[in-house]
Amino acid sequence: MLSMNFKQRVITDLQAHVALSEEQIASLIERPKNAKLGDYAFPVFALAKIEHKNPVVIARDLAEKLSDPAFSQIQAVGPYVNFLIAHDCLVSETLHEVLTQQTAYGTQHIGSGNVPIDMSSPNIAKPMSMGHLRSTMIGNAIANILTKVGYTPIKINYLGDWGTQFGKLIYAYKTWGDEEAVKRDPINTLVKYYVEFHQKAEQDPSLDAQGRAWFKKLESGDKEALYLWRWFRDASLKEFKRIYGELDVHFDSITGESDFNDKMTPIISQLEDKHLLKTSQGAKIVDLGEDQNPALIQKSDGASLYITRDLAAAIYRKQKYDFVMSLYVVGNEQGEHFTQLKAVLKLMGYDWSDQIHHIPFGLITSGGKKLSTRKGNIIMLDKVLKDAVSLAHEQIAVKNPDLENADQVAHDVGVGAVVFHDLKNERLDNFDFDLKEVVRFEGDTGPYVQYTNARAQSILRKAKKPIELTSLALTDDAAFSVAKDLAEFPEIIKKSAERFEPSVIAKFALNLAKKFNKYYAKVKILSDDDQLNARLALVSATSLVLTESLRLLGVHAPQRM
RNA sequence: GGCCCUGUAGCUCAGCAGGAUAGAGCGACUGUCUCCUAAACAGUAGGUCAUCAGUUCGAUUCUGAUCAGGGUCACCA
Repeated sequence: MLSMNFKQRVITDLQAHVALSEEQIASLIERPKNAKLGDYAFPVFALAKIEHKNPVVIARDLAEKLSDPAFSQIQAVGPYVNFLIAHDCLVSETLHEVLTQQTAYGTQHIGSGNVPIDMSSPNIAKPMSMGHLRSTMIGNAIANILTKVGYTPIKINYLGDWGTQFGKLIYAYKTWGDEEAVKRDPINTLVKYYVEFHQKAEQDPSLDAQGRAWFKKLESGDKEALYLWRWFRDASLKEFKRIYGELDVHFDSITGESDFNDKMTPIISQLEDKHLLKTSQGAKIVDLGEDQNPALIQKSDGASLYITRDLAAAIYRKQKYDFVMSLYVVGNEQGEHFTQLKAVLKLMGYDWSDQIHHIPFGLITSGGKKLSTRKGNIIMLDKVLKDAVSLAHEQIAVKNPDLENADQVAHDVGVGAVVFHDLKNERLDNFDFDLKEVVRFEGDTGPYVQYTNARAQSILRKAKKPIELTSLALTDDAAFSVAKDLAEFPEIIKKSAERFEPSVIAKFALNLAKKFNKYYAKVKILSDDDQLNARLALVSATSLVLTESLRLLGVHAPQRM
């Protein structure tokens, strides 16, 4: 019985002849860039150092000693020993594995325990932007990936529903707002007031004081302030839920900063008991040492701040979930907030502060400029999604006019394009928003992967026969390169889980799709010969892994498109 | 100025727990639908991997400086 893991076989083969530990060998083995050279390579430079011999000679001698039926060739090329996997062997084993495990393929155990993920967290009375999409979809993907490797993620939407901004908004509404307009289109109207407030505040700085005063009232339970705040909050939430529906993202917990309002006093007295608070310019701070800015805990007027509420929330989460990790999918520009949060928690004596991880992501700009709600410079997620879906509709009308449930498919493809675009690059990369780029359907895009899967599904429909799990061997290069990618899937999941990096999976899916499309173009799959079953197995396994990859990213995989 | 991110093809980005000729996509140019969905495939063109040092047998990958871009630095979140 051949092992599924060819790399492990290389290690075992080498161990018998080489004076290095298993770990050392494992870390030296690499994948040659040029697939013709081999599937695994062992560079012998490390041995050359120990044995003081010419690496080329060492490689040659070593290659002669090795033999293993799983490899069609073990050959020395310069200072490398190259292992070429027997094509039929890898293809049949991989297909067998994937088709046996089905969607469980790639599932593994890396860890376990609760992992709250702070994600999305839009601010009420403001429209969701492309930045919220990042937080939402990266968090959602990380949750899916962590589940696949054994953890229990808890998706928390921690609404920005508290803070001076609501004082400003209440003031703006009371001063020049119109009830009917707010009722008609709550978010857009409210955000308009908010933008106007900041415009006017530039002329008349006394407005800021008014805003702060109203927030102070809100925090001390003023009836009118609370009434307006609740109204704004409920209206916003309704709109957010609609968008989460479009994205098919669901939360385990929706809380807001306001829920921690009553925990502010305990936090501050706790800090006081531990003698961590200092008064500086009338405000209360925690001194974090010379090389760090102090954390501002309480404003001079006594009102709370972002970090105060986050401290309370962090402690609450530890108590409630007893987490093994606590993640915050929040923009990179808030990095300092999280270093402060962790530092304060540590000073408070909570050693679990090390379990808190900020998962930062890059900034989205527009025309090279930072987006700012205050300045009215925003890209509304809702509009981007609508544009994407209607473009998908146009594509369908051209490419596949007879498609059934075109509405559903247009939705899956349009939203899929936007989401995939957001996830395919490394989290930390900044990008300038370009609608044309975001809703592209060709090239390295989500729809390309979806299309590839739809093609595979189409073949399986036409084949009209069940796939047998015997005689799955294929030898041609195109099939082999598809199978090699399929075999890599578990490692890809592991890598993306360890790095909290969905883009690893997105890139994998693109590569697999590319290889499959090559195969598709080169090989007539549905010809009736003795390898038909094996080819269909390859198609089925590919579709399975593509669908699973997209699922992990939070993207739907339509059967036809 | 301090701290954090980033600098690879015209554009958007891969690669990088050091290794064999640096890869995609877009854009440009050329081909391929009587053949399983051409949202695809094949090909051409395009690079002193920001610069300079250091560590090493070997650096796009590690370290340090420099330059450039972005973020952030007390009453916003």
